[in-house]
Amino acid sequence: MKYTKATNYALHIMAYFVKQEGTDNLSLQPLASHMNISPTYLSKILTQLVKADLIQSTPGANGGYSLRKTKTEISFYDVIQAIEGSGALFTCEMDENRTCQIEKVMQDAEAKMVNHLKEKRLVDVV
Amino acid sequence: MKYTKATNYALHIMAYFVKQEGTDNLSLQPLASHMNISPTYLSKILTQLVKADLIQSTPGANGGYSLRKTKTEISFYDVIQAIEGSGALFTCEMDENRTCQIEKVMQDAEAKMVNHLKEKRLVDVV
DNA sequence: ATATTATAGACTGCATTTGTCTGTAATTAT
DNA sequence: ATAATTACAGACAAATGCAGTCTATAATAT
Ligand code: SF4
Ligand code: SF4
Repeated sequence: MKYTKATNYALHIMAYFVKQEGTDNLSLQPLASHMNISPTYLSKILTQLVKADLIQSTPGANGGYSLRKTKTEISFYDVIQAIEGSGALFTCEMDENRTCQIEKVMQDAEAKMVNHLKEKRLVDVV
Repeated sequence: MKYTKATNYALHIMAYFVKQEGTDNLSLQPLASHMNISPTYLSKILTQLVKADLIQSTPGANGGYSLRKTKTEISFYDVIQAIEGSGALFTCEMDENRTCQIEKVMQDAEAKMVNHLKEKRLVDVV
């Protein structure tokens, strides 16, 4: 079990947006060379961030991407969830037995990690 | 990012050992039918638990597996680490910049989850 | 209209996970 | 000693998910 590389990229991308807040739209090509990844792959990550409402996109000349929320609102968890989804890390079939203690311990543990990630904002690290 | 099925199996297997503590060796075939997985696959999981010193194995007639530690010593994390290994969930190359804040937030978050898993023991849920 | 931007989706290659199969080593029972 | 019983090791294959590319389409500005 590991976080995906896409999550790593997304955190760095969003940190960069936070750092550049207030400037013009950032378009794909410059972003890609700054991050050292291919434009098409970066595009897919950015689109996920758009769908999660963390950034907004505008097509056409002088278009690009920019922050949607104010920078102090964006937590680590917002970014991670946009890429990894929101399913629990540990799930078990056979949901008959809803008094399951194993699942509860695992999900309580995950919740502690998630709470920390919700508290920390990108603006704390730029 | 998800916990593997092997981890799920391992937790249930170890919980079963804790429940049966003090009885004779449990051998592969009965364990496999109790858990509803194939003996050969189960064998690989059990071998990992042996290598992590959570259970011990004895070959030959009347052999099998049994707990190595006393049941109150075994934490969730012991079992998970035996299967998933001990690497960090989030790592980043370019280790030049050792004042990295992103990595720190991620690893602090993981530590909170790990601490919870170290506190909770299997004996708490049987 | 044309150039510029993002978006969608098919597609490939790769790594990991899940699982099977076969043979070998160690121990006990006869 | 021999045979039966058990775990262990490693090769193998199938399935899944991740990483990345490519091409075509849609939307906007000039
Ligand atoms: S006890 Fe919980 S984790 Fe185990 S099989 Fe039942 S629901 Fe799943
Ligand atoms: S800032 Fe941290 S996470 Fe980002 S590239 Fe540097 S070391 Fe890696």
